[in-house]
Amino acid sequence: MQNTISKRKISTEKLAKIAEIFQGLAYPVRLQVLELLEDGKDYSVGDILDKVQIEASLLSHHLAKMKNIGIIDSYRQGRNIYYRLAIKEITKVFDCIYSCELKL
Amino acid sequence: MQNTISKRKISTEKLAKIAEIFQGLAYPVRLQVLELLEDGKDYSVGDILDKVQIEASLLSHHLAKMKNIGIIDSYRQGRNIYYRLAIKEITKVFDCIYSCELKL
DNA sequence: TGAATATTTGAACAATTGTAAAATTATGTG
DNA sequence: CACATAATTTTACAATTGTTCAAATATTCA
Repeated sequence: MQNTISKRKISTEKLAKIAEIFQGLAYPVRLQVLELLEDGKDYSVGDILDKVQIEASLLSHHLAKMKNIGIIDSYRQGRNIYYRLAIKEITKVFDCIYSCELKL
Repeated sequence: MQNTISKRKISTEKLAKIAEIFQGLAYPVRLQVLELLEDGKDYSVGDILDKVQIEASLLSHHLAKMKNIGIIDSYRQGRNIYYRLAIKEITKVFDCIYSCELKL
């Protein structure tokens, strides 16, 4: 196991998928949503709106994008639609960013 | 130190900065460039071009964007311009993504 | 000086994202 | 059950960002 030079050679498809995930996370409001969802609970759009300062319509677009990418997931219950994390591992990325955030 | 509920409450500015970094990483070709640069060495645009399959001009735009964000850094030597990592910690994010990539 | 090499810049077109208003789905009430 | 209200999404257009291609800049070498 060599240390200094770690040529990973990630496949083209993986790189595309990873880039897509990053794209999916690349907005402050989406990070806020993930901060909320990472406790594993489900939150309605209204719940989320209480935490973030943006218009309902724009939030809906952001949620739809994250859902398409596969980061989150949703279901309807009554007149509410609930969202939850679809990729649990995503919080690891977040942990990582958080642990080195002071240097950013 | 509570475990199940980890409300980090990252500041708005940090969230913006993190989102910007993610945005800076959200392209397959940029990830390829980072894969190359993470050994800590400096690479000329020509060196990078040998590794990635895109047009010089487009690569230049991508490099400029990453440089503006502060992810990479450059200097000229003769007719070449060399790029290198500006945020060493960025490879941690990459490590993290890599370690959980199988599940993505 | 001028040809060749390395890289960036700028402008035009394409794609993506944001905004605001209208549409959809579900519930509750007289 | 028709209607008002609430929750969320959809649509259409404006604004921003990415891509391509041609031209420009900087450096070296003959």
